[in-house]
Amino acid sequence: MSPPDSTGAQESGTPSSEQRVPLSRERVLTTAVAIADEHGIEAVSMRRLGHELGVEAMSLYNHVANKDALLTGMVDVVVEEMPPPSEDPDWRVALRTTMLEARAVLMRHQWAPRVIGERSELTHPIMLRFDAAVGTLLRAGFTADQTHHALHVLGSRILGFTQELFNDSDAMSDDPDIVALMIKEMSAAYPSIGAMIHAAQHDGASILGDGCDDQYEFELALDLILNGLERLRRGELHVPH
Amino acid sequence: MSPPDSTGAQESGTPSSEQRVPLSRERVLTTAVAIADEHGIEAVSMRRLGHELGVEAMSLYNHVANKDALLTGMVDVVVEEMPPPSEDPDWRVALRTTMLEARAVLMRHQWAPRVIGERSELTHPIMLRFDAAVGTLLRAGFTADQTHHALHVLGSRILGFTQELFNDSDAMSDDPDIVALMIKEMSAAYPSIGAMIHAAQHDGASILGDGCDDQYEFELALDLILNGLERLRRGELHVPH
DNA sequence: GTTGTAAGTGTACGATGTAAGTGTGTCAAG
DNA sequence: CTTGACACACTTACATCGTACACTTACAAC
Repeated sequence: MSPPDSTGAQESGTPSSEQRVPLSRERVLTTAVAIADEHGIEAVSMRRLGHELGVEAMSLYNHVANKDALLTGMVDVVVEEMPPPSEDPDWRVALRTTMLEARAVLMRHQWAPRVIGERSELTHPIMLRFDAAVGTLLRAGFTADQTHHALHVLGSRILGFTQELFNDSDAMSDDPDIVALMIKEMSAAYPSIGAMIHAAQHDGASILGDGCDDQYEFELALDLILNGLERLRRGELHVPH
Repeated sequence: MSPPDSTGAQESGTPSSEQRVPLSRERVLTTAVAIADEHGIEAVSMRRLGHELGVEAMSLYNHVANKDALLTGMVDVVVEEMPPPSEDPDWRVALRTTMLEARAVLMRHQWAPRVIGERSELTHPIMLRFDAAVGTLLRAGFTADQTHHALHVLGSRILGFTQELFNDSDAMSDDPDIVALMIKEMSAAYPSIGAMIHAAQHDGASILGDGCDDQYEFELALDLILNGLERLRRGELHVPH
């Protein structure tokens, strides 16, 4: 994969008189991904990326057209990290595992969903995954129209993520007193949400903070949607109005 | 709502010797929204916003903490444009109309979904809409747990939008020859997607470009999900594995 | 050798967000 | 009326960003 690299990396800063490891589009992209993974996407600037590679910022432009291309390239690196789409004969199982495996990859690159969402460039690696999903659906007996609808329903889940409105669980406290206070304040401002939390606590389930299992929620939502699609395929879907 | 304003607006540039209209947080936010509506969110810079208000950039900081606060303020302006949540006795109808009305507002502010998605700050106006949805679900007989799950399934739809991966229909051409060529190229690279498009054309339905009715897709996906939630409520939801 | 090309460097520019300090108008207390 | 305070607009200045452009260097082909 990587070039000869006789000396082993000489990454950040250390100029060393050894012959330098030549730059390459791949090396540029993967280090950019590494920076984003470790320090967040906003830490990825051309200067910093250059520095990390022991090179001036402008040198990067020999391998990447501009910052925008860098970002889409980074997304492609992530997408290509995902295992190839499942070919399970059961279409629901196939889609389910494909999306969960995609999600697992995105967990290692938390910046990726946001970057994908902001720009929605349909690069080749992304299109390949859509194509695989379409193939699975058609083979399962969905009509072309139904398949198209299914894509819209699944949306970004096909790439393994969803618009996460509640993220990072708002720095939930460990102290039960503080939690109780927060719930009290919450209930005052938002009575229904308060009622929900209160009832959930009675049932032993927690909804806030680490009590909210994102993985489980993702899977449940996915299954609910896949079941709905199955009914769509069978022509059983009835909608109000 | 607005201050005395004896003279009528004297917005962009024209200094005029008249007494100036005083700035206010509200005026700052609404003009920022106007700029974003007309020229895109990236056109909203502090300098430009100031210019549009006949004021220096730094003056804005008397009414807005920083650019970040400006953006969340803009989102709040948009969210508060949405009609109050429906109170229809049928929970599905209530949620459906609420979300469609929210969506209608977002259509006028196409930048808003992206801004909301990028930052996910749960401001008061946003929380109010979540609270209303929770209330609707609890009143409909959902358990606290189910309600919580429902929130995750609905996701950003509660605010009227979804992660749109295919946007702006990739500048679809009118020329049928060009369309045919594009389909051919598409089919070569992505056989399943090609098959889908081909089959859909036979059925008279178009999938590409303006043939793809985003409004219809949004509604269909919404109904599919609402139906799935109804089955969840009834305990009828069976998932594979 | 010469020469052409690909790749890294250096400098510079315009745009951005915003820190810090300087007026200046309005208004209440004396 | 004077005076002080305060809110608010202005001015200047800086760091950081992406990147245009001109240059040097390294090396392969002839």
